Amino acid sequence: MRRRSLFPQVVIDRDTESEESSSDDEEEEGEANVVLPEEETIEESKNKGKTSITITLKKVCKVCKKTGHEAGFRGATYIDCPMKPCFLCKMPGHTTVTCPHRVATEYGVPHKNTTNPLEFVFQRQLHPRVSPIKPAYVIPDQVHCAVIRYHSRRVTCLEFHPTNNNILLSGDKKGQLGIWDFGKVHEKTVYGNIHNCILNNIKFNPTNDGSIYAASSDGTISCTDLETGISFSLMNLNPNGWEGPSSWRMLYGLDVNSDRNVVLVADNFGYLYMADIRSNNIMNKPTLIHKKGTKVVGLNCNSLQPDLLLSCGNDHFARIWDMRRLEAGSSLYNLEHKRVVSSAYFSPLSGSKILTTSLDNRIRVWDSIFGNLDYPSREIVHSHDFNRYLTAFRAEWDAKDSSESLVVIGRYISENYDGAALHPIDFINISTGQLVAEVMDPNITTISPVNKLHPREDILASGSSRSLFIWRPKKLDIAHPRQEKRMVLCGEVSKTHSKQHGDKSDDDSENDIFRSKDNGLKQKKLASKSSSYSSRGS
DNA sequence: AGCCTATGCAGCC
DNA sequence: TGGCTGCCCTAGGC
Repeated sequence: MRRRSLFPQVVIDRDTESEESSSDDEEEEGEANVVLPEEETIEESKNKGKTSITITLKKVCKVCKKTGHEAGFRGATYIDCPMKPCFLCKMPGHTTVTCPHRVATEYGVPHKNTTNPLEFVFQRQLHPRVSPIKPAYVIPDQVHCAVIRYHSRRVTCLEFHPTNNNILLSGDKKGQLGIWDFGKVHEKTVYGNIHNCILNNIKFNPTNDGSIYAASSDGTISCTDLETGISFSLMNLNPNGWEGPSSWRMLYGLDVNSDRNVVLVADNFGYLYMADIRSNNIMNKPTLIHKKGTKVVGLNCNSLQPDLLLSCGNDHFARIWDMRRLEAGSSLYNLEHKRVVSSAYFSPLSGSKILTTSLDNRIRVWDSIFGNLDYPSREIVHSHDFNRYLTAFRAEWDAKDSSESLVVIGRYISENYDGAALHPIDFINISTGQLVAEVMDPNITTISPVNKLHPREDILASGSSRSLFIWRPKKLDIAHPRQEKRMVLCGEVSKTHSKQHGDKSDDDSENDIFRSKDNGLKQKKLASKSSSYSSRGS
């Protein structure tokens, strides 16, 4: 606070008499550690034996510490540091504002409301002569209901119930499991005693849709009965407890192979583990499937060819395996990426395509039929690289799309939407590279890295910070006009186990519910035009 | 209100 | 390899 208020003028009292300095002086010296570029003015005067120095600081770019420019928000538009490579495509020579991969927004193309799918095209097709075809995708573009601050930490994963269309499961950084019946908006449960740190992935038991498996950074796989919340550990990789970070195992990737009745998980040291669903026994020895010592963040079984397994991780590879011959180094293909691969999924219907998300800000499609797996058949530049404090973004297929071309992923960088800096959720046609729709709500000012499309209905579930949102197509919502009752505000959830039915806070108005500490801060950062906010989406 | 800082992060030097 | 640093991040605490 003090530094901000003094900026750009700092007055330093320096003790010239002795080497020893009082605690006050030390504090002031701390202030003087601010970078002092060329143009500071120093003025000294004797005052009670101390030398007083007045320094005028020239503003410095917070990114490169150089003068002459400043990175940061101008209103709701972020201006990059020109000394760095493009924040979006990572190439030198330009910034995000002039990046050819950026969706044109405030620079010419008018923004309409989100009623119709927006028509902005990423200029990034590998085959630019192929004219983009816009299928009649149905985009869930309007918030239908939400649970605000449902989780006590950020949401890490989402999973729809395989048979009950209204049930959404969610996991968070603290290890808690949420069960939300968004059909009866107020029916929500949180189990807090299953895991004690990050719940990385959830999968339903294929033989019993009343129970789920979850992989956690506490090193266990849990099997939980959804009705009772009673769970047992299928696997515990840290039976001796904490013995330091070099030995603590965390489980990330998780999938279930229903043909083989196997649960597969992978850890932060590159190993794959398997457990038999029927006997609950751990099978075989762990197999090194990625570079030793690196995190395996994703596992995915091919739904059509049960012998195929896909993995991805921090060694910058996605790898394809034959389940019949699983041993270190025996992968069928190694899909190379420039940075960490946060997700890799087989296409849901044919299983012949692979969709990967890498921290190099590219979504890649690998086609085993119309291409080879040596190179991706398409690379789409998209902003999803992040720094910290966020769940990793994962591009996911729309299982309802028979053409296997529609994909959803949250966007990291914000866009200036009528003066508000919002982070949309993008729908991308991966066969053309076209941005089919960018979905946002002016009340959601935080990033939405976790997104899941409903396997059977035109519904999108998104997790943003601690909150969950259900999106439906606007035209369908006419039959179900948005009501205040659809928004549920959750306070803190108890640490152990809490069931919440029909909270009293439900009667809050919509605006009150959305208004949070975080929201207030963010809006202040926005441009003054926030009054046009409320006109959007109405 | 404004800081600070956590960061079972990742990257880089 | 280890230690430092970090561009649009978040929540919580002082």
